[in-house]
Amino acid sequence: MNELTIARAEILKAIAQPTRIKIIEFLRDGERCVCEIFPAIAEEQSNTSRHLKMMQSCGILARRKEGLKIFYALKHSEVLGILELVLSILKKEISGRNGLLQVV
Amino acid sequence: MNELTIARAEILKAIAQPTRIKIIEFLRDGERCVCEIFPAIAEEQSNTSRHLKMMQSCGILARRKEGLKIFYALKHSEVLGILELVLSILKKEISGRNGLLQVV
DNA sequence: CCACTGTATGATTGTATGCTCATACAGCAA
DNA sequence: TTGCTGTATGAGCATACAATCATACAGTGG
Repeated sequence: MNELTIARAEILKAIAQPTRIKIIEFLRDGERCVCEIFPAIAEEQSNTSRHLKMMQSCGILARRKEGLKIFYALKHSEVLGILELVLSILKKEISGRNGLLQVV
Repeated sequence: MNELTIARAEILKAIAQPTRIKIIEFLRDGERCVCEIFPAIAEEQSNTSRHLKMMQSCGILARRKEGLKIFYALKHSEVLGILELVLSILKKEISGRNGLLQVV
């Protein structure tokens, strides 16, 4: 199996999960502390921590320490671009299905 | 949990898998028959069939029947755009790590 | 030192995923 | 009809994932 293909799947998998998408959306406006992130997305601290670690080790999040607090931020704006493209697929799909519904 | 967030994760999950990425790449130039796809990506017929079905029910592949043969095609060019963005993340990550290596 | 806050991690559980093998099914041809 | 080709699917298995709870760890302040 092609290494590059596996690496691409890894990056995409790191985005393809609801909790992680919520994190990414919350980080859209810039760096945030863990203690801000998990209440904002309404997930447990431990669960949030694991997702953050996962995305950081995949290279899509940056991590910065400041005393007790840990700040995470998006490293690549492409991640937001990917979510945009997904949204536009969804929009087309939904309108396509509406079309079908009208026919039926 | 937000419905839209789950839907976005679903679409991304449908792409975030090596075998499915190979299929998508193979369909880049247009519609192909199953009997062309599975030898091209070097996977079993049954496995390929499942992945094709999965992507079709997610709405990212179109399916057309012609006699015995079934043809699949990409429905949204955004899918290729997503793969492009992932590639550019990977390129930046790899060069970043090379940079680190040079420092160390 | 101790207590406290913020973050990470071990253990566990239930569920989902990807693959393989065998088999079923659909459509054509003899 | 029978046989053949192309595709889909059921069963089983091994592995991966996400979530939770409890606990550990790091850093600060008293």
